[in-house]
Amino acid sequence: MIGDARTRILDAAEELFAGGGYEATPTAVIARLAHVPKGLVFHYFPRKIDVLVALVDERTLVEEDRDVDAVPGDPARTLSKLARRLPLRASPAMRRILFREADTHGSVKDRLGRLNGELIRRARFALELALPGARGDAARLEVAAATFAAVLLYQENLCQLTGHQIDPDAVAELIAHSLV
Amino acid sequence: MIGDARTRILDAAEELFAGGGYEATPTAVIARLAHVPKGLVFHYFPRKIDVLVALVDERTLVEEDRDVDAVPGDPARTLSKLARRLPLRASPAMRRILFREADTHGSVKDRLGRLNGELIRRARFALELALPGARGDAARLEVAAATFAAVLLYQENLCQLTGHQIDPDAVAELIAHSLV
Amino acid sequence: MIGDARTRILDAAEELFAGGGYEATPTAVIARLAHVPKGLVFHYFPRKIDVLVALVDERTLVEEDRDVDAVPGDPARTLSKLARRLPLRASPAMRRILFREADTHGSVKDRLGRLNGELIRRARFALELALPGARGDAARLEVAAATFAAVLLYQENLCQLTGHQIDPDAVAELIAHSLV
Amino acid sequence: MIGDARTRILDAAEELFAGGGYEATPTAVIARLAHVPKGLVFHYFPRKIDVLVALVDERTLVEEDRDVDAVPGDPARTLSKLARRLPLRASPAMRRILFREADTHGSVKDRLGRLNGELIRRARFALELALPGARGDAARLEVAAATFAAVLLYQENLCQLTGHQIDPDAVAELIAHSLV
DNA sequence: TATGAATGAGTCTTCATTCAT
DNA sequence: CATGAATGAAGACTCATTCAT
Repeated sequence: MIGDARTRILDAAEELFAGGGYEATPTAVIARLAHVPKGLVFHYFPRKIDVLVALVDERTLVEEDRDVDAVPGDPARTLSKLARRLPLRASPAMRRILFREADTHGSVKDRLGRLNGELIRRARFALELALPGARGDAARLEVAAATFAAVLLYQENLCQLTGHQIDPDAVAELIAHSLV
Repeated sequence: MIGDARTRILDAAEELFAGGGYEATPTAVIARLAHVPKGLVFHYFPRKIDVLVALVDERTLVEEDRDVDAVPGDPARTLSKLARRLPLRASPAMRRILFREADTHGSVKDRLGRLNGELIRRARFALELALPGARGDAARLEVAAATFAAVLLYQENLCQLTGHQIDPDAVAELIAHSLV
Repeated sequence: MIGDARTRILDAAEELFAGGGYEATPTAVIARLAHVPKGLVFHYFPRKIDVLVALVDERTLVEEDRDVDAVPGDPARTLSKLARRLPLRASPAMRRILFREADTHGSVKDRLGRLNGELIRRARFALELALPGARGDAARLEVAAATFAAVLLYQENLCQLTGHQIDPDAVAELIAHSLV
Repeated sequence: MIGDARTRILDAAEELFAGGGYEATPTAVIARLAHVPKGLVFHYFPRKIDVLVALVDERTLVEEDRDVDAVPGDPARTLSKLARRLPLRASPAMRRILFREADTHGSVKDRLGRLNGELIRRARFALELALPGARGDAARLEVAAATFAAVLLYQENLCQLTGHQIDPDAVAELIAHSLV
């Protein structure tokens, strides 16, 4: 029993939502795993959905203000670094929840949308820095950024469903090659 | 009231599963929308999950045997054609269900995995045809194919969640450019 | 176990609502007394309040179309007859419910309002018949009718709360005396 | 925030009980409206019902000792004065509570019974004063008093439910007329 | 094949009340 | 006195599934 009751409830919910999904997880099971009485869950989270919302609010963070770490002249390595350092502060369980429950509540979908937007923004900015002389071809950079973001999200989500892996470094290489 | 009872049940379920999701759709509501008595649903589909399985079995088809339509010497147009003609025979509602309920039952996930595999296979094959002299770089082709497949699936699924569109033609162009 | 399940549920609810009140009666207790499983109550009455509404709809009737039975020249006996034959078809239990749960749902309040209106209408009409020569003093008749109706409702309701009885015959006499 | 905590709790309860009823008012809501922590409610009133009892005890007073203000020779005006000055010291909200919650607790019912008794007593006494030569007909006076009391209580309670108003002055006139 | 009443386990949620601080 | 976290029994309501007809 680590942490206070509220934290333990969120810990339990994170584990259970990631495992069986939000709908399939009764509040009673959350309470049991958290070692708190059932009523206490509703003391902190009046509705079951509030647990999910709190998880997303408090345990995922899309980093939107940080600078991008580009390697001038080397777009491939620049993208690779991006892939290795997603602007998403969240445990693997929370990442799972973020994708799995995007339909469950608007706040989850919002967070996912922001992650996607931030991914694209960073990829584009990183490419601009890496290719300072990429004169004018903004549209092409945009497509490259969106493609890379799509691949990264695919890795995070669909990949688990389809069973196919993609190596982001290889994709980075590919995209870089297309921009020279 | 179109079709026999079984068909109407599947029609109703397709609409409801796509709209509110499998878990959130009671069998009673399926029966009501299908204009059949509740008991009849269980006559045709002993378990609720059987409705979903039947939908996926009967109303989605991953075309795995067809030839690929490549444009020799023009990988961009080749991929574009692929994007325009996904090897998935399914209504928009069924596509939605396929992605949304991938966690619900193994058969859905399987179907999705096969779609992904087929997408990659086709993209790679199409690229091989389009670039007959692809200088041995099979790995690169593989990455290009996987990337394109990821973008297409992203279009089908995540795109709705994140609100960002990608133009497959532009991605085709980008990938083609990286292969020359 | 008399009657079908739906009837038994209403029988049980009538008894329990009259005894302990609507709020204090759990649906589970209704089911137990009716010898039906809990779920069946909700099969027939999706919400608990629907049980009350059905009771009022089906088991109370304010007779609004019947003729009034007046004794010409004898307003006292005319009112007495009215008191003996309230235009309300309802068991004693339903009468209790009607007054007790007037705040619980609009349909109960409506029914009560109609009873009151019908009582006044009848009393006035009966007095008009009993006193054919009551020249012009319509206002006085109206007050007499309303007063008598108030006493009758008081008998039905407040009387149980306050513990004081009023003899309607004596009130009839009093009112009659005031009209000559 | 007016008054001390206990007073604020009672203020809040008065408002809420009159509005939604005792059963439908959680103690937590009382506490919130009173701007006191939930525990404090139970510090002052160990059981929820004690709040209602305290309200009735402290905020309703049936004046049982006062003299009656009769107009000799004019029973109509005597009753009118009575109607204008009910022997009940209580806010409109408390009056509502008194009738609405008469079933909830014995002390409320008692208070209501005493109000009714006092009303009858006063009406009878006032009529005796107004009609000093009332020719022995004590029974008739009693009926007149009870009728008037019934109308007054009807005004206070049922009237809100049925939507019909009665003018007490007109009833006073009617009753007076029946006594001469 | 068709029907809808019947079943009961399970779910979310409420809330009076307690109690350590 | 004051506080709000803690408790758990109980309530309304859901729903997949069964089954007699």
